[in-house]
Amino acid sequence: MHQKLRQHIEAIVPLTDEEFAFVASHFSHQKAKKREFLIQEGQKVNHVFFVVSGLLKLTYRDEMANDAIVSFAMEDWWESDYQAFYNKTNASLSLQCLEPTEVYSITLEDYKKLCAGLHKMEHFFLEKANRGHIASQQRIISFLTLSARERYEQLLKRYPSLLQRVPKSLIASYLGVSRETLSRLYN
Amino acid sequence: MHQKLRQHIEAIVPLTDEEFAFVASHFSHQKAKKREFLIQEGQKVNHVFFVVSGLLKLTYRDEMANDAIVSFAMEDWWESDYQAFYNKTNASLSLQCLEPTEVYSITLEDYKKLCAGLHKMEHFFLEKANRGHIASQQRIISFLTLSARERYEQLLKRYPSLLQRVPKSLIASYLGVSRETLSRLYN
DNA sequence: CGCGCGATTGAGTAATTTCAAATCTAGTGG
DNA sequence: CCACTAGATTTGAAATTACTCAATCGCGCG
Repeated sequence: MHQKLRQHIEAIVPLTDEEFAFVASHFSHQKAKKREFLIQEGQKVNHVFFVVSGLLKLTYRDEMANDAIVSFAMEDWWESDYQAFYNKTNASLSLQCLEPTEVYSITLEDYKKLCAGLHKMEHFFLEKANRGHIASQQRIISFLTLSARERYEQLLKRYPSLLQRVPKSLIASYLGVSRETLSRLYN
Repeated sequence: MHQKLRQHIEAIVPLTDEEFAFVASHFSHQKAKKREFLIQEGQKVNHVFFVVSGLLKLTYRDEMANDAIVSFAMEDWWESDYQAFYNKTNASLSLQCLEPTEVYSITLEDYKKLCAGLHKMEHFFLEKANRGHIASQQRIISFLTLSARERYEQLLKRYPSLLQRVPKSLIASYLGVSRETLSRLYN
């Protein structure tokens, strides 16, 4: 029961059975169909999600109604519109399933209770936040120093399975180029 | 003594005098001249820095020896090459003073001791890491959805003082365009 | 005054976008 | 099994945007 979640957490902070039971009691488990939204732009963001299996896209819709891919969330990733989640404001991002997806979710109140009741978990989330910050910074560096083609090759190397799993137009959006340009890159 | 640091921390977690004395005992205080490096690419990263006053640039040097501005660190900012800091690996980034700068610094060992000895501080750093992550994500979104000109205007609005304080070529680098292109934007 | 750095301008080149059309592919129903 | 359709991908061509390299400008400081 909850093996994936436990393994994932214990990769950073070891837990006793009782501690993990306490942790697990703060999460809900949920399955979502392809195309289903876990977060809708403009609505309240009640949860942070941990992806057990499947694939999500985190997107930002600009004035011209184009969806920019802020992030793909795959197995073992934590994702949300964190800004809206922590501040209890309306989402500026959307989180939607690209595949049938299984997640755990936690509310802000449970998140706070969990951290307060078990400091190890606060440490765990600190570690996750740091890694997320570092990853975002890497992505910024890729925009500053790499060509579209190089960013594409880097993405391929890092997540070879992505190409099989999502339409290329989404890859293009993630890389910050038009789908036509992406198509012309690998010639 | 240490007023800036204390106020900054207490904006998130209130502290007693004893608690703050404990916190302060883990930090060193340091002044650095313009052009001085706090982190050099290739070297070990021994500290995270809190900027009391002054201005730093965090840069990444690519194959063509261009320095890309990953971030400006101004008053009240925490900055480091976090990846290298946490993993005790060599820096891939440099952190250099653009102005005479006053900082507090903390080593990884003291950081761990501080968090272990005062959970409030772990909470504080979690909060900081989250905000950093969110800020980086916003910057990614600006690359995905805004033109160079729009990114420039957004930066101006957010940090009006920057233009006065740093050469425009650095602003260009931060925005991801050549200095010539930036120069042509405001015509 | 003149040096040096940063900023701007000009001209040619390269990369990317846009819009439109053509092609490919997977899934559906007959 | 085949035909058909919707969505995804590719291709073409013109227009835009950005880059590079070189030259010039502007200004503060010794």
